[in-house]
Amino acid sequence: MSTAAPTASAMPRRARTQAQKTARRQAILDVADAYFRESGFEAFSMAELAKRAGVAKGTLYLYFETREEVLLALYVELLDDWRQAFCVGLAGALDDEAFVRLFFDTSRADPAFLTVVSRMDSVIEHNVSREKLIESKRALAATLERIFDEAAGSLRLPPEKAAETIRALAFLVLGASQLDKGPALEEMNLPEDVRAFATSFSSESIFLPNALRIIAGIRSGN
Amino acid sequence: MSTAAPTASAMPRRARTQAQKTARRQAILDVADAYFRESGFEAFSMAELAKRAGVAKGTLYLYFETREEVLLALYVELLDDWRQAFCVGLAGALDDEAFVRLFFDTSRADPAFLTVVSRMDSVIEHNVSREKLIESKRALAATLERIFDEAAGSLRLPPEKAAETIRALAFLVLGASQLDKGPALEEMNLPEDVRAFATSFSSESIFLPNALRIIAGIRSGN
DNA sequence: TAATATAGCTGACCTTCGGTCATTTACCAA
DNA sequence: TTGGTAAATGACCGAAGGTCAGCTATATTA
Repeated sequence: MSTAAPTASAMPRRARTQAQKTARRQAILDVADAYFRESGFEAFSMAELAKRAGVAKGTLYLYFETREEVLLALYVELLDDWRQAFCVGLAGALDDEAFVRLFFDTSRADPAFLTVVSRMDSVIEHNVSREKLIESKRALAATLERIFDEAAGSLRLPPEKAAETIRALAFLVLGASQLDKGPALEEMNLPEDVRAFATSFSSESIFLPNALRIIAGIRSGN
Repeated sequence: MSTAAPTASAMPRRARTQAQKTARRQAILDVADAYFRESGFEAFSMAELAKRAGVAKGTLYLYFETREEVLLALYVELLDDWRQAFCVGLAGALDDEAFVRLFFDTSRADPAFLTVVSRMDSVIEHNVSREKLIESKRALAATLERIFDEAAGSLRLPPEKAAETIRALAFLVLGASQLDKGPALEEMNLPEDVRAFATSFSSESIFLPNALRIIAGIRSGN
């Protein structure tokens, strides 16, 4: 549908300066973001992305070495979006329960987020160059650092304890994204016993209490 | 290499009885297991599996509807292997720390285990029939039930508390399998800051203390 | 303004993948 | 010995990620 033309009419057909190249890469990434939300991970195809971005497939490969690199770049953006949403929610003092709830809800709010995060493993291990991997790791580390800071303030914990808390909650929420197939299985009309089994792994019923136990443990100095 | 012939010379070229079909399916699955450990998830190809199993590709599809179904079947087997190893380790009374350590070590002992589990999401959501999904879910539920029982005995917790504990540890260990890219990144010779970032998510340093915090919380009645 | 050089862009093409199905043939029963 | 049945086969298909020789938009120069 929308044939590019994001910012202004200032985009020439060929990106010759570094700034233009950066802008074009970002434009592709914006299209990729929207397309990903529609297609999901497995169905995300480079040919279709090219079509939607209004460029030839080969052009994509001038801006991204592989499909995985596109998804990795998407991941970096999504984590920063997560951070922003989380920090907004942190405004005002929260008790531990509200904190945990916010962490959970923020992760769930953007369906694309957990979809990408839960597949990082397959993405980064294969088919991303060392350089791009390092670059994205640094970006992720920086974003996390900001999250740690905000969390420390809200939780009134020393920085290292706050970082430990966030890392633990990240483990939990990722496990949740793997095992909790609730939403995806809803529509399959499963037998009662199978449904009960799936429900016993609903992330809400596991993430929240255990996240609280972890914070309690950290507060009490293990 | 080894061209089938698992049990005896009793395998005819065509599997006509139900027992023979089951045996052939299992033989393929055994080859798949070995091949998977060599190839990893992404590189696991049906054509290569057929070659190694000594059958035509079409034959695979008489025994498995899709590639994903093969991997799902593999998962069911791997979880039961995990259970066995875990239960062996549970012999004798363990304190909470040893229990957590055993859970962790057992998960790490078989590299194929976390590789498969951490991708179940992508596997089951797409491309497995409702029937096969139900079948495997039931098998997984049964295996987990046995794990719960054993854990309840070792932890001296009521069954429901033990189940809650295992589910929480499962979340943690899965999160770990996602975020802890330590081993995979070892060989990339990363810069120090990136390496430090990766190390901060090493599953050992996060899984163990937080698993203990969770158990402590459960013991104290939340 | 016209000619030239540079490099961004293109899409036909390659390989490989998961999956299908008309055909072949191993096996058993009559 | 001789069908009849169905397990096994592998050529084939569409779609995927990725490549690259050639095309052309643009900046530079005269």
